[in-house]
Order: sequence, then structure tokens, then C-alpha cells
Amino acid sequence: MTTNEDLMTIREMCDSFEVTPRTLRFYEAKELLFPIRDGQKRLFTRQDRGRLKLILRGKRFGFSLEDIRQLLDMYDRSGVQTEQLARTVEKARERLAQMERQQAELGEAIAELRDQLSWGEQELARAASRDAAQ
Amino acid sequence: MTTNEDLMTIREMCDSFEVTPRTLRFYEAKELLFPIRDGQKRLFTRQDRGRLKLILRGKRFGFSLEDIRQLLDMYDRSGVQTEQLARTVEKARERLAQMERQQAELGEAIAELRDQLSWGEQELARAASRDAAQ
DNA sequence: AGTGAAGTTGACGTTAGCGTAAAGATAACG
DNA sequence: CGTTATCTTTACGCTAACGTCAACTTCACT
Repeated sequence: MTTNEDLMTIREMCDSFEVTPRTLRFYEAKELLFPIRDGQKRLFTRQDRGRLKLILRGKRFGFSLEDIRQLLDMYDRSGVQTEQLARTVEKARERLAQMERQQAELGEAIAELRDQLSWGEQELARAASRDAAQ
Repeated sequence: MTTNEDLMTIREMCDSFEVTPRTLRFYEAKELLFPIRDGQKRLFTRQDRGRLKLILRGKRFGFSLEDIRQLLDMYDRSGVQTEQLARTVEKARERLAQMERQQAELGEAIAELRDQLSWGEQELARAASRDAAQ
């Protein structure tokens, strides 16, 4: 009933999530993970794995570790209590808006760079034909 | 014939380009700008302004200052000598490819986040209707 | 002379997210 | 018992692009 014997060593974690030991210890120091101890050694529970998944996903979304910590806290501080969920959703909305702005800006920059680039390429072509004429 | 009397003080530069003095001194230290001196004080030439424009544009494109320095060097080291131009174009192409990858990833992340978000919003709506039923 | 504005150099501080080296503990293997 | 492997803590290093003092100099006024 309670979670048992699905514990993983740090190495197993690293292998299955493609992270380094340093990263896992770092996340623990930042209170994003809470592995239990067997003497000296860390043992990661199923819960830790769940949290790590969310952490990595959060990073893909561009959340900072601090943002992620807050979101994780909200989640398991009280299951899915309404107010906490509302805050989470709010954060997600803000982040989404940010990302959309970023995407738009990136799009403009790409367009502008393409422009510049075609200029350079034409210049290059002209130079090449001059060389050929010699 | 030679460039004259279109010199600007650091303050005038800051005002017209929306940067701080620290930034301009930093760029000089990094050899991106080469203002002349009137005793202690810096005076920025038309050339400096041109370079600064390019710097800021480069930043919008996401180039690092070091990248930008190299590109600027190529430009005025020899006008528009063919080989240098070729390198510049190459750099621009690479950067463009990077930006396009970034945009794609960002797009995926946005889609995924939208998904998660709609989930959260539905959850929130269900909670609200439960509250209303009480 | 005094004062205030604007400029200067030098140097340490900041933020994020780990990398990396040093030194010691623990345990399995042969 | 010695070696090797894996783990641990501690703590400094790193990159980028400036921010933020501190302590001075210069210049224009008054």
C-alpha cells in the first residue's frame, strides 16, 4: 500500500533521465527533490521520479528552477486544492504569453536576418561573377 | 571630407540608443567600439554609431557580443573583401538555422503547454461547478 | 573659492545551473 | 586485506552582460 522497493540509486536515476549526479544533488539542494537515505546514500522514490519528470518538462517550457519549485510545492502541498490550482494555471498562462511573445520576436528576427542574408549572398554572387570574368 | 564635428558625448549616445554609460564602456573594453578622446572624455564618431547600430541589431538576432565583434572586424577590416564576406554569410546562415530550430522547439513547447493548460482550466471549471452545487 | 554636473578608472557583485576537483566513506570482489 | 567502484560533502569555478559602488578629475557657473 505504501510505496516500497521501487527505489532507485542516483546512477539509475541518471541513466533513466539523462542527467548527471551533480544535477540531482543540485535539485535536492534547491528543494525540488527529496530522496530518502540509506546511510550515506540517496534513494529516489517513485515520487521523486514524478517530480523529476515535471522538472524536466518545466525546463523545456523555459520555467526557471525557482518557478518550478513553487509549482511543485503547490501541487503536493494539498493535492489539487482549488486555489493552488488556480495559481498554477495563472502561472502557466503568464508563461505561455511570454513564450508567444518570444516566438513572435524570434519570427521577426528571423525574417530580418533572412533579408540581410540574401543581401550578403547576392553580394557574394556578384563577387564570384567578377572573379570569373577575370 | 574627413569625418568631423559629428561627435557625440557618452550621454548623447546613451540617450539616442537607450543604453547606459556602463554598456558603452563595456563595449569599448570588449573592442566593439573605439571612441576617440578629448582629454579624459570619450567622443563617439559616426563610425561608432554605425557599429553600435549593428551591435544592437546583432543582439536582437541573438548573437553573442563575441560573435558580433568578429563580424564587425570582418566588415571594416577590408571593406567588403570577398572571403571575409563569405565567412560573415556563413555565420549568419548558421545562426539562422539555430534560430529556426529554436523557433520550432518553442512552438512544440507552446503546444504542449497549451495542452496542459486546458487540462488545468477544465479541472478548475469542474471545481467551480462543485462549489456552486454546494 | 565653492559647488554641482558629468565624466573617468577600477574592481567587486549578480544570476542560473550546473562542472569539477579534493578528500573521505562504504561496500563488494577476489 | 587490498583494490576498485560508487557514493558522499564541501567548496570554488565558470559564462554573459552588464550593475553598482568608490574615489577622482574636469569644467562650467556663481
